[in-house]
Amino acid sequence: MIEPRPTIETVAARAGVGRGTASRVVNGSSQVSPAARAAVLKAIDELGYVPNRAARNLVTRRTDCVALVISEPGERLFAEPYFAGIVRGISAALAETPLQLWLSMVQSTAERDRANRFLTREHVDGVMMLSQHGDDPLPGKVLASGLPLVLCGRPLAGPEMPFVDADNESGGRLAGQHFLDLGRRRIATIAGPQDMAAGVARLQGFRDVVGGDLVEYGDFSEESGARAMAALLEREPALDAVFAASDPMAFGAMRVLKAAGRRIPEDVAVIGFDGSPGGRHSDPPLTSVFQPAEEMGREMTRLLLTQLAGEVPTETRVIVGTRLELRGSA
Amino acid sequence: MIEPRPTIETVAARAGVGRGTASRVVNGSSQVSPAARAAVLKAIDELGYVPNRAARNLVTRRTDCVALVISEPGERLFAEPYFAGIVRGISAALAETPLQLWLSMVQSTAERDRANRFLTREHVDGVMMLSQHGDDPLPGKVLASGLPLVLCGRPLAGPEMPFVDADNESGGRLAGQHFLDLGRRRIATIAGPQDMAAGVARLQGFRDVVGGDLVEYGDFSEESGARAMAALLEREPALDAVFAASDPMAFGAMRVLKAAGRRIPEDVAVIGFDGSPGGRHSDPPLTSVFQPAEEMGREMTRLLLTQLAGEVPTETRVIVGTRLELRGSA
DNA sequence: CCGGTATCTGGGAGCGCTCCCAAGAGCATC
DNA sequence: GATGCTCTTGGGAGCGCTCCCAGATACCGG
Repeated sequence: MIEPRPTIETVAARAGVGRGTASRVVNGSSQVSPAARAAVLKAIDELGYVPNRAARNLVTRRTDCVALVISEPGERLFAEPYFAGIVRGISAALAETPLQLWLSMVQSTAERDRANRFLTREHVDGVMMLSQHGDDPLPGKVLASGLPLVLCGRPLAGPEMPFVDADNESGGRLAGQHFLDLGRRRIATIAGPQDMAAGVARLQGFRDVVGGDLVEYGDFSEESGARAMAALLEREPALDAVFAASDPMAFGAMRVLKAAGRRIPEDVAVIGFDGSPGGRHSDPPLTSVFQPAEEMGREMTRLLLTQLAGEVPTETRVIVGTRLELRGSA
Repeated sequence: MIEPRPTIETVAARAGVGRGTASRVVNGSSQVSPAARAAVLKAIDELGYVPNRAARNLVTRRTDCVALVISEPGERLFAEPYFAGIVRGISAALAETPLQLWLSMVQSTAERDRANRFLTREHVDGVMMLSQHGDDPLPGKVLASGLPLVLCGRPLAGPEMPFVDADNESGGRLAGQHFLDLGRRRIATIAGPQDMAAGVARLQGFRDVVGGDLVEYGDFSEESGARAMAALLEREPALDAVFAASDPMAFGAMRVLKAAGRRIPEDVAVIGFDGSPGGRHSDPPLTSVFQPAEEMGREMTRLLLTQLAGEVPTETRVIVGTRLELRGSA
């Protein structure tokens, strides 16, 4: 512990070979005789040698680090299990590589500054980004710097960039179809913000099936869901189903519906979007369109790894399926 | 972008000073004349110079990285907003430092191997660890390696290590006292696992106030809460209050109570522990002991930074307060 | 036995930085 | 004007590694 860590030179000396040969063994080159390889491996083991990352990075000009940037002000996104799933997927996928995951939350201005400064080749080999807002300048900057980038969530506008997204449109269709199957007739929706691709696509899919114009807009938050629900009830007191483009909005809507004396699902069926575990304990349990966050994390990693391997990316977008998680509210 | 990044030598040349002086300016040494400093800063700005991290780390023998290790199998811990809050707190606190946050989830064996290999001075300057189980070998290993370490959650046994924890005992007391204030008489508790400090302390505090032996044990999961509740009802059908040592256990308990025809809170008052947002939408909304996760994250960071600064840690434990979040279930 | 080829090896060079030493410059003092 | 400070400066050394080249060795066929 106090004595200095062994260097590759120490290893080479102990194995009775040159520095070059030792390095070759460490890096798995095939140009080494079996005898030399065995000697070096033995020395490595005896000395507990671990390559110095800084020295290696200095010469290879790689960092073996990828960044996961959560560019979302406020606590909304991060608190959701959806996010946790993504991180879990990424972490699992990276476990098989030498890459480390550098986590950067960008909420305050200080953090934004930092991210701007650190998202360079000096610091990371690639970037994965959770940024739902179309006007976020960060993805564009990273792309312009030539750093490999994968987004979570389809960017609404701007230049083409690789992304992984849930099939929001078909998720919306699932919700709509379920209401129709249930025989509901006056079907409303609380759409997400239309400056986010997820908001647009969920509404689009839903309307493909249901049609109609009983739509109010929220910002994915519970409060906005409550407001939208109140407005919808005012417009159409006889509505018998409502699809909210996020679970929190669905919770807000249920609160308002119950306050207005509606029974769920008897009077009004409710479907949310996310499939969050919290929905299992709501009153009633919330039926919701589930998006496979963990799979999305894995796919993001896969896409990034392809780019890092320098392969021409044949695949720049991955859409993962959604499914309806039936609980009690619809 | 194609042209090579400027080095400190480029900067020095452009500023008309020596490499040493340029380095001194970059590192904020005071031993530089105002004229030289200005020239160097100008050159840095014009060239867009960013110090090469690997080269710097190589010579300073620091990495400017700290690890956050989530050593918890399964998805339980990570999915909770409690965790999200901790990460947010850490991230915010680190934003003011040059340190980067390396996130490591240790769930699978592969990930455990990796963590074992990477949690060394070669890779990180310090480690923060979320590991609730007393028998986890990882904290001990890190401590033994001499790497600065801060735990989240008091370690149950083993050598002394710095930690930040919620005041679980007083949280338990808060719950107990609230039941007494409510005039409840037959008060039960679903305690957490007694091989975790949090489980022990929450029970301890609760019993300090309430006494009695109407106790069943769970593992913090919903399913275990349901089982424990069923057992409690069998032992004491007339119970009128129950404190669960985690929100998921409280959810499980409420499910069983409702199935048994008890009204909450009229017949049986329920209090959970965590103050998770999901509790706002349960039926009824769950009264719960809230622990300030974000503050805990900040405190962990602060403790680690003191150690990194090489100061003798006058403070090796921080206990943050809890409070009762009154919703509808008690 | 020789030239040619393939395989393996050692070690110099150099990545970009900080540390540190010695030297120069500037100034006050005697 | 010499002496002794302090403040500032340039650049050599070296961190531990990989890359690469030139040399050594082994092996082949003619």
